[in-house]
Amino acid sequence: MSRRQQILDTAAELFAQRGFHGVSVADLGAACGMSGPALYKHFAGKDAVLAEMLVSISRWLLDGGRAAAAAHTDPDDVLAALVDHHVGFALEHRALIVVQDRDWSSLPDAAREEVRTLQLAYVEIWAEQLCRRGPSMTRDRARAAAHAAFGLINSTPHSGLLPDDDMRTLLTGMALAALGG
Amino acid sequence: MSRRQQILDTAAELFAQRGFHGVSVADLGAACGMSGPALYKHFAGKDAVLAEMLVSISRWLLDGGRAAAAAHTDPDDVLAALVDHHVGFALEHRALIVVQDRDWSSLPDAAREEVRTLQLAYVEIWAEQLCRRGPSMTRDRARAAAHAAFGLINSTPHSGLLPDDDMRTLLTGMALAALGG
DNA sequence: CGGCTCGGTTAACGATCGCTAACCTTGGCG
DNA sequence: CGCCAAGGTTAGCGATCGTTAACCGAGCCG
Repeated sequence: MSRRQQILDTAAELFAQRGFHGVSVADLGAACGMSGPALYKHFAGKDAVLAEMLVSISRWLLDGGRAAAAAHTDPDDVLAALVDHHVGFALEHRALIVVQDRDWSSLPDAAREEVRTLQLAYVEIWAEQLCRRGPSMTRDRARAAAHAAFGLINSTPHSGLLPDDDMRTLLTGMALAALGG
Repeated sequence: MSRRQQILDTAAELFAQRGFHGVSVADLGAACGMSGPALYKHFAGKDAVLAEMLVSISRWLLDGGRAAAAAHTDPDDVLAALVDHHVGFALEHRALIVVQDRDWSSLPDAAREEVRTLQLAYVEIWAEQLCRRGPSMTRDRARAAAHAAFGLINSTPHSGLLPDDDMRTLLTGMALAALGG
């Protein structure tokens, strides 16, 4: 594993535990086995670590969403694939999920705008499928429902009680039920 | 409105936007119309503001949960009342909801322990009702399901698109469906 | 009136932060 | 060998933070 990746992984864990502002560069360096300013050999600054982290996961989420939408035609099938993809991500990257909606506001302006755009596009994929299932669903209601489903699925990190497999089936079932499948 | 309460309300809003560590005492004072250290005439410190905020909302949530459990006998009815109570709280105190699961870790030790205890008791109320509905639900699964429902309901602040009434019916319906009512 | 409390001010202290500078060591290579 | 780039180190700078200290005006009350 490259040093860059080690820093990103460690930072995700620390940021998830104590928040972006609650982790110093010295903390982060120490957790990586080096001390303090060595981090600047790999990143332009503390902000840049957060930015790379959040932009890349937003891109990954959106790409998976697009793939799910392209792989099926029936909106129910697309939604099932979307839930699957999102649940898998949340289980595999619990720390990133926490950081994403906690420290979003600490991003530098450019990165924050990029993340915002990516997330909006991702929400639109969900909302479109929800609207395709029937005319009773307005676009805003669909967007709000998508956010609610994200909240449900993203609750994973807050309850580490179940083995991953059980958690996956529980969350998938609850999310699909909530979305009225 | 007392000065204390004004500080608490303003702090909830600011903490929700920028995080506990992202708001300085000077910021908080300025937002209240005074400047900086005047805050110490009302609170022992910045920590104490966060502590009072989170302890009081945890207590309020738990009290409402207990009332809901005492008001009905059928577990489905209790769950409906719990969802109602939680949705109402989330809609009325969006900022507090954000702060609670973002800045929980910034609490001083004593307050963090108290909040943890209160929240655990609250989760148990939900979990017990879920278990009472059938033997197929293990206790850990019930706890995880409760957390997932919280995540769903607490997504409110992230999507301010719908009027409160529409949001309330949407979230209530989704939460009950997710819980398998 | 005299004094006390309450709620505010500004100044300043010590700690910590992100970041830069200067230096050192190691490995690959012409 | 000589050199350079990569990836570390420590020292230290400037800014900002939470907090305290010292002071002050308004209002209440004996």
